[in-house]
Amino acid sequence: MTAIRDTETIRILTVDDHQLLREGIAAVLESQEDMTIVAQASNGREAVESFRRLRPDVTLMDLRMPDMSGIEAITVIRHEFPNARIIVLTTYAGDAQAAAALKAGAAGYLLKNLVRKELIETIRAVHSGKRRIPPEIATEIAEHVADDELTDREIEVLRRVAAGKSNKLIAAELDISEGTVKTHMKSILPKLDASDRTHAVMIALKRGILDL
Amino acid sequence: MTAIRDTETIRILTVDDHQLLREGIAAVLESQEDMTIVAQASNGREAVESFRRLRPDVTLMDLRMPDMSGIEAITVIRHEFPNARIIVLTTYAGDAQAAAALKAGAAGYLLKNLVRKELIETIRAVHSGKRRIPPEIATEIAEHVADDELTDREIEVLRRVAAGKSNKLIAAELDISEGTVKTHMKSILPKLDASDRTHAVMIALKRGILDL
DNA sequence: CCAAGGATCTCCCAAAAGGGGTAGGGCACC
DNA sequence: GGTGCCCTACCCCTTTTGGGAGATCCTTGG
Repeated sequence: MTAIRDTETIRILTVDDHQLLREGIAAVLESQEDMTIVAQASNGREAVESFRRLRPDVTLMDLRMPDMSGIEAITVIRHEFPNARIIVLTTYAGDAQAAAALKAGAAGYLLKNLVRKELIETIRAVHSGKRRIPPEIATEIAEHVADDELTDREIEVLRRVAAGKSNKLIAAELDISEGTVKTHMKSILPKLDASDRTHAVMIALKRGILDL
Repeated sequence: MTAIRDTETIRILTVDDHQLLREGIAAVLESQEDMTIVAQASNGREAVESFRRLRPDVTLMDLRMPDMSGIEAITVIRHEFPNARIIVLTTYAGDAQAAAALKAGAAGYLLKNLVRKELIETIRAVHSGKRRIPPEIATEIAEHVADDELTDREIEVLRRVAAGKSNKLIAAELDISEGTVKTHMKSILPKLDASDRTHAVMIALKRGILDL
């Protein structure tokens, strides 16, 4: 039995700020003989530290976490270790979030309402170098790839709109003219296919462009 | 050992649409000798059925679920079994949600980012007839008890505002005059302490008065 | 060097939203 | 039989928003 080679065991890092969920993942994975959890982290910063130290074969990463978000953590890890295999495991937060995670280098994107089998199957697939995006998420992302994305400035404006600020106030905060804020709004509305600023904010929330 | 009385074992029902999280709860609770999970449900409807059949001592209930929400399930269960001890276990969804759950009869309100100890301690406390509301949630709720609540009609209007509809369109949909919609808005904004309709929608989302 | 995209600014105009006040009708609770 | 609350409706007026068009400046990338 001691002859089983290490390379046959998938070494896993789990990252989520919900201890209960990590326990659930652990319970599921530890029933698999070829999987072992080598560390757990509860935010992005800890995830990066653990990854550097342990170089897990597969990382399960939530996106919304205090301290450092999953997207940031994925970006840092993949920058240092381009071969890192990372699976996002989160509640759905919109196509923009999912697309950002994949752009940052995630190899899979799972929703937390999955069943054991999907989790295990995806870990094996990603470990062997494949990518795994569930069709419903792929579809959502595909629906918006052709869209014109909001620029950083436009998001900055929209974030303030969501805070209930008038164009005039936003202009003062950003130190630009009110006319320019209006120009940005005139660019934002058609990009999001929104009928007015309130609608634009709602769409941005649903798509994960803004956070609540 | 067979002399230990049944009444010393706390019989628990867990309700959550995330299988992984239920596994986590199970892993934590089954390490406790005096706790046993008698059933699991993945939505409100199943929760009500399971409760009727098994009469668990304590129920752990999520709020957002398909089919029937946790609030509805709590309402139904407590109507049939006024002594049912139910603990809400959810990600924070605003003071309005929490207040609604407590009004429906929940005895505790826990957040999913809790640690094992809190969960176990709360189950024991609630089982023995106590109520347990974490101070940060109690504070949030308390901050708004003095507020004038939105009426059903106002929420109906606000929901449509959130959908990006103009006062005129909302008036047509509700079959009232545009002036009346404006009257409702003039009532909504100060109640939510919002500067405009966009702000009102954001506040309603954060407080759990509206869903995304 | 030129093109493209982004950010900035201006002007004009119509539509929508917000703030003030007033008021009638219906319904439930004392 | 009031009192209070809600929904409804209207008035007037100001501010804000959204739509159309044009134009400059700067940076980035062939």
